[in-house]
Amino acid sequence: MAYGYKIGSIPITTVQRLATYLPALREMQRQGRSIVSSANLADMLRLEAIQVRKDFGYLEITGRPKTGFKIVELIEAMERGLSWNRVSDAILVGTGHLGTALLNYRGFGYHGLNINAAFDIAPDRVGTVINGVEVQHLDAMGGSLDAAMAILTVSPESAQAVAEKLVQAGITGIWNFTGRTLLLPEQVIIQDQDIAIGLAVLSAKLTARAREAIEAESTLRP
Amino acid sequence: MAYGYKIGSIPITTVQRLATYLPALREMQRQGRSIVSSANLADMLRLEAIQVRKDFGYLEITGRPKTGFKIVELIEAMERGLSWNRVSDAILVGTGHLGTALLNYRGFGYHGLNINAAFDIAPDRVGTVINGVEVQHLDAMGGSLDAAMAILTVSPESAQAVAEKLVQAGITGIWNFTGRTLLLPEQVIIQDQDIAIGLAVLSAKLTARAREAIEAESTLRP
DNA sequence: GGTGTATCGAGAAAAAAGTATCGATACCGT
DNA sequence: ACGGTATCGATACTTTTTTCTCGATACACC
Ligand SMILES: NC(=O)c1ccc[n+]([C@@H]2O[C@H](COP(=O)([O-])OP(=O)(O)OC[C@H]3O[C@@H](n4cnc5c(N)ncnc54)[C@H](O)[C@@H]3O)[C@@H](O)[C@H]2O)c1
Ligand SMILES: NC(=O)c1ccc[n+]([C@@H]2O[C@H](COP(=O)([O-])OP(=O)(O)OC[C@H]3O[C@@H](n4cnc5c(N)ncnc54)[C@H](O)[C@@H]3O)[C@@H](O)[C@H]2O)c1
Repeated sequence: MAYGYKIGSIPITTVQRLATYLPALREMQRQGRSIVSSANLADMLRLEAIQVRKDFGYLEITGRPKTGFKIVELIEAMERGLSWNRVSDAILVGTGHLGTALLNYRGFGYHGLNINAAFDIAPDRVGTVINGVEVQHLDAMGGSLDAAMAILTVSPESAQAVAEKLVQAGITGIWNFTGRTLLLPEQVIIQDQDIAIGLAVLSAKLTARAREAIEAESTLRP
Repeated sequence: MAYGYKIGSIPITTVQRLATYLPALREMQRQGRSIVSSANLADMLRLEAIQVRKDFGYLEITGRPKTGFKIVELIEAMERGLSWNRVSDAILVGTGHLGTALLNYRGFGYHGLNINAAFDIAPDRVGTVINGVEVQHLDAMGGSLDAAMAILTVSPESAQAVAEKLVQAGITGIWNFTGRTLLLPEQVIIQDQDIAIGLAVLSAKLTARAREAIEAESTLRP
């Protein structure tokens, strides 16, 4: 296998879906609900009930027939199972358009992520303060960062070089937004966040759908 | 099956990888290379050669034993197979931090995407010009948009309502960055671009790795 | 030209992911 | 209290995806 399918004993596909259940559950909780069934959640997330239950099967929880799952228990079990119950610190490198957007993103608090430092090399960036975080020069990045994770939003051309520097500084996980594939020692965990993939799937689906429509029409009027 | 695994006859997982092959191939071309083997590409993208070849098998191309694939043919075949060879127009709704970043993103030209209109409701946004696109009020969005695709970057609370409005205006594909699940008529194609998923996978992998390290150490010194 | 070898590509096998079935359980209304 | 029913969850099954095997092919070098 090229790269592991599982995290611990949980399939990655399940982890991905769990990440989408969580905000939905929190929202329900906010609305005063305390119990949810797999079918409820499935409807809300455009999934099948079976899949939701199967996913929950990987967590240490049990639902109750006829009622469903206690939302509180679900949330706790997820946070426990995936270790999201503590805040992790991260640094961000590349404070351009995207980097700035991420630094301003309020949602991270919800995901237990705290960006505690930002770096760039452009003279007009270094020294500015974005959402309470001062942008430092990349050369000032010492060997003892207060984070294990780095968010990489530099220009694609610098991606590999900067990533290597991050590894030297002790970073063990890189969230890579640059679209470039990083080649690093395999103990470093790389998560590619390539929006081109999403775009490709969407436009491929759109053209496929358009093609179907045309074919359907031409068989209708021969 | 809840939602199709395939686009036309090509598996979605393959489409996703094809999207990552393309920039790598273009980069090679720029560097003057004209031929590449599946093993070459695999190394460059942290994949297995077999997988690359299997993916190529879905396109109408043939490689040559002992040499590999002609890069030009590969690129053409991908663009043909996935209909990326024409520019598609899109509108963007929600010109906040993320929307602004996307409007400024130069990479879309490469992916055949052109954002030809932007909408918001905030008085201080409407009327401004971002990267050559004037921000219009959402109420000005008529029924005859010059685009089939919409990029949705409004605040999560407005996501569902705005999405419904988009559908009424004739949008058939929504690239949804809000993290909220949109419930829309099923003929509308929705592509969720939820960065929380990527973050969840990364942090789960990091904690799993950390746990492994601790266990390894404790077995070392009993 | 012959031999060695890197690479492709078809088909089979293995692994993973998703889906269906069905008995068990707990709630609801009578 | 009792029958009806919604829901869970274990197991079995199906589909999809990934990986392996191996013969065929074309280039390179002698
Ligand atoms: N803007 C988007 O919406 C978007 C979307 C998808 C992907 N991306 C990717 O995200 C990355 C950033 O995009 P962007 O639009 O913010 O670009 P940008 O040009 O606005 O920002 C890049 C930033 O990186 C900094 N930088 C460049 N080289 C550096 C180095 N060696 N060390 C430190 N900092 C360095 C620059 O000074 C700049 O501030 C790019 O790789 C891009 O492909 C952006
Ligand atoms: N900033 C990020 O890095 C980031 C990351 C991941 C996801 N997101 C998601 O992307 C979306 C936008 O994030 P952001 O940081 O740009 O937020 P933001 O608050 O900066 O921007 C939201 C924009 O949407 C506009 N808007 C709100 N309601 C609207 C409506 N009904 N019609 C039209 N426009 C409306 C607002 O005026 C504002 O300009 C959010 O859903 C957020 O969860 C953002």
